[in-house]
Amino acid sequence: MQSASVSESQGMSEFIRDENLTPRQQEVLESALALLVEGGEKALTTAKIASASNCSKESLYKWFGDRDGLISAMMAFQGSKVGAAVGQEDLGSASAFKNYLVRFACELLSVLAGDTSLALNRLAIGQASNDASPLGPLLIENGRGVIETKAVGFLHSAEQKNYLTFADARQTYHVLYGLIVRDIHVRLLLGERREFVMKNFERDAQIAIAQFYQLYGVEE
Amino acid sequence: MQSASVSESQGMSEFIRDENLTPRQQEVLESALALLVEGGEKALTTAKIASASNCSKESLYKWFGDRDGLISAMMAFQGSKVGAAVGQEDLGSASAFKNYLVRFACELLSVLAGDTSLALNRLAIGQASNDASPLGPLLIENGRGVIETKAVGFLHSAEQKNYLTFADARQTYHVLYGLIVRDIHVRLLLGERREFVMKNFERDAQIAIAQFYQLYGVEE
DNA sequence: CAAGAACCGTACCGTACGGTACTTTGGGAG
DNA sequence: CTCCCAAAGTACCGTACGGTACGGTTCTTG
Repeated sequence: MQSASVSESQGMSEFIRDENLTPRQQEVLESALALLVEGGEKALTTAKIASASNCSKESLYKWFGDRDGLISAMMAFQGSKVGAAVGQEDLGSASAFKNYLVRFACELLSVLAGDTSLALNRLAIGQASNDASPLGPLLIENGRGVIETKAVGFLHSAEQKNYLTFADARQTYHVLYGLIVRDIHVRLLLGERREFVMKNFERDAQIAIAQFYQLYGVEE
Repeated sequence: MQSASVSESQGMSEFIRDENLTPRQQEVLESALALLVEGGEKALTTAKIASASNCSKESLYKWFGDRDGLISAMMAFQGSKVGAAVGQEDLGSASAFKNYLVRFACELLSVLAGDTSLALNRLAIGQASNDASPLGPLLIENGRGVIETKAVGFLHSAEQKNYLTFADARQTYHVLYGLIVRDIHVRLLLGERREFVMKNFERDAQIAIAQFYQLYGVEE
């Protein structure tokens, strides 16, 4: 479903439909991601990618069309791994669900603070001024979208089980997101040290969920 | 104070101390900013800057050292204008203060969503992988820092006047920031359309402040 | 084994950019 | 008027990158 909406929504290049990636191509994308994490966009040259993955530039262009196509493929490839990262929700009881929310918060922070996530976000943001670039929407769809869809789902379920009370699940999720993430994401993107921004982030997650319940929890 | 801490903290290049900018140099920085807003980092070449501001490349290098020095000067220059942007607080009464908070929220969103702010943040984030780049810290100091300092100040005052109740003003400000900004900033940075992300942002600001009072307001 | 495809490694090409040098212009001081 | 200096404009240099072409090597297929 999600891959279909991606490939149809933005008229993605003719290369790399869905998951038709040979293992060799996945290797290349993996080492390209490592290269990006290591040295940023400046280090992501076709020559370096080819050299790092022991592959010829000609193959790169044959498989991915051009540099932008390769970057798009990197994003889609990384995005395909995100889905499984967020654990299964637990709606068994009110307290179990609250515990799950804390775990969700930690998981969300871990994902956002991950090296690969930060590198890809930096890349997409750096290109966002060019409004012909599909990277921003692609990242929103593959990263944010997957998590948001899932979260809206379990918020809705929790509301029906009377663990929470609110009108609009999507809007409520945005508040939850704000309470958890605050300005942490942007500061990490700007290069602030992880230890400095996120000291004791499990405690912060607990506080955020407590405040979330103060806003949307059912009385007593 | 803030300019002193900037020039001393990061060993900024020997050029452009404080505000020793001739009107001509300010013109150049202004048109460079316009160029950046228009076409992103890719459009910010020394040749284009020189051409757009009718100045020679040689003068650029004489005044700013190199391209990075010029970009740093752009950030400092823009940052020097931010201080006046946030209006004067009103602690006259509890309701007046609450109204001021709503105005503050709108102001904050307007600043973050401004073209120049977005362009500079994109530029700094794009370079943040290079951990020798001073742009991230510079932006944090000049933009975020100024607003945060001011906000922490008036939150502290409000707590002493018993309009609000909390333990740590800085921590409380971060919650306020999260409630107001949520993921709006990052989505704008990624290139999402302003009208799509921020439809009816005055109403959103009011909701955010209401929720903030639900968390930190004094009873009755 | 033979034929062909896929692919690696390298060399190559055009372009665009950062940075420098040089010539010309204009305005201010003596 | 003359000298001087700052700055504009232009030409130039080296480099690095995106993209292409080609010879050699491995792997598959009949």
